Amino acid sequence: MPAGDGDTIGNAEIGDRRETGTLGKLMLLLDIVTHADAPMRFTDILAVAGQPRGTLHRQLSHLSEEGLLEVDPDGRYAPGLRLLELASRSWARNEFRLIAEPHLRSLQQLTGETVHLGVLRGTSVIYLDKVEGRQPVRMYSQIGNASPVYCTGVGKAALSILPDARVRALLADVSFQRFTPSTHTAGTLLAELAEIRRSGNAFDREEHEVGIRCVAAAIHSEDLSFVGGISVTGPAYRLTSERLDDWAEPVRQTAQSIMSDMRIGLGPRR
Amino acid sequence: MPAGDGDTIGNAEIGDRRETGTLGKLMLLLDIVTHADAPMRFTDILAVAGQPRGTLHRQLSHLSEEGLLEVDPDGRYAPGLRLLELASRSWARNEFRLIAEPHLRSLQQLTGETVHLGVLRGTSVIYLDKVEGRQPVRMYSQIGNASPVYCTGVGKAALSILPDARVRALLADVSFQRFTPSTHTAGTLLAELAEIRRSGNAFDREEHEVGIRCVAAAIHSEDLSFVGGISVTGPAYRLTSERLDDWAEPVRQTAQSIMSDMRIGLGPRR
DNA sequence: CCGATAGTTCCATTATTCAGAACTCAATTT
DNA sequence: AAATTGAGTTCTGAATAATGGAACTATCGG
Repeated sequence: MPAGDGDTIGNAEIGDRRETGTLGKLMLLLDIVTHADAPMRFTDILAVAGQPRGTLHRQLSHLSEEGLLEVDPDGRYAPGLRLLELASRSWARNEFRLIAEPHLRSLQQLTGETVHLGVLRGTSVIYLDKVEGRQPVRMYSQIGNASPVYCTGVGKAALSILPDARVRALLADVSFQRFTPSTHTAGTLLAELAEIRRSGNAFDREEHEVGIRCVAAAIHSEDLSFVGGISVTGPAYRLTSERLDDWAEPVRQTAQSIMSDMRIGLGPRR
Repeated sequence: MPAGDGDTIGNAEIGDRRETGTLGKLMLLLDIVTHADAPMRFTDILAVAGQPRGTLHRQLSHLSEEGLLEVDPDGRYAPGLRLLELASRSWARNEFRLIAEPHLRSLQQLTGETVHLGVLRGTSVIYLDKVEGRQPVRMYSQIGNASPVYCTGVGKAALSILPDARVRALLADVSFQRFTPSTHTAGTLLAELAEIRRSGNAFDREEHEVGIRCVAAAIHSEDLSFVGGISVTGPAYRLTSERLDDWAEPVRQTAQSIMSDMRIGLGPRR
């Protein structure tokens, strides 16, 4: 039995054969290796990749030569540093992040809790930035992380601004996993989205992780090419219901400010 | 004139034609787009990529479809979120980082300054981790950043443990850029490496950035498949010469501890 | 020393990619 | 409004690189 949970790999990735030729096959390999929780040996990859040995060997060689994978002396494959390098540049220059950053900071100042910026991608939320309080910061701890839409404040806020048809289409591809007793199912989620639309705030009351709550609001471009949100997150004992309610307004306000900056920064074409 | 400084792109990347077929060409495009300081239009990329239009169009489509690039409504290409996602997973599971982390923390505690973990890749140092002090200072993602070998503590420490022939070969590919009055040139660097080898510590006295100093020590696996270092970095007014000397020993010690953990964690094959 | 497991190289076949041109669409110019 | 330019997209036979099967070479355990 190979290392890594080979079948948790690509909830959405696997199955839909993309039209990306050679690249698609290589990306699948990258996904396999980055999802594994330990470096994989050639044979381990062979077992899940569904490619002939010769082919796989060449593909892995190319990926390694480009630094996307790293081969240790025992011939085990791990994700390569080139990925970090590319991501670091892409993060540092991300327009949305740059625009949102000062606003996230002031929201952090106001609340004293951790503030997140996330964006909807496919059926996941990807965190683009994070501003923490005083504690020593674990940098990538959250940034770049893909989390489920249906049980995160940012995810639900993002869904709330999509037209109903698109929400349904999107949720069809999601397998609802029960993380805590309060985690949503397909049915309860749709009901809550209506509520979020009205109030302008999404809450996560220990739906993803026990003991963690948050209040969020959506951020989106007019044409919905960008759909995401921001949230204030913290431990349940500090984020009481009253607290969450108190912060609902400032979170909405901050989201508004970011959106208006986005229109200035990105709106006027060129 | 296209956006971005198209010729600063790949000091080391451009020129050496790698044997990675299709992948190599696609990676070149990724490099172009991630290095640009603003999203690039099709034509901008066309100008620097040296590919026929039809070809380039398909390549960019594939990259976008895979989420490695993102196309905004105006048809401009920016690095995609998929990169963050891949990097985040790869970072979270990186063996060296995981092993080093607790040691970096205690070194940070001891010194109160920022501690870095970096690794040598080609002619650059890539930062793998960073532990900061209490300041609400930006966690400004140093992580994943590629910095020159010849003017960073970690870089010089790393070079110091390589055999002289390899150092020379490596430096041949480096174009020494003068960042500050103290930045090394090819000649002075080799001399310093000898000194570093003896003492076990590398220093950066405002060679990369005015006002920033650091003391570093090398970390490497026995077979040199991993070559990097750690450093304590801070503002010159706090990191006086005496301070740097005081911390030289603990930095060496920490490097030692990490190396011995690496042997336990990675040494016994399988 | 043998058999087995793991990884690598080879090469005819086949599928992708290539390069150039033709085409569409929108914004400018005349 | 018609013509022109610029930007991006689609199409096609020809060129190239990827494929898959098999043969080859370690390396390991007994």
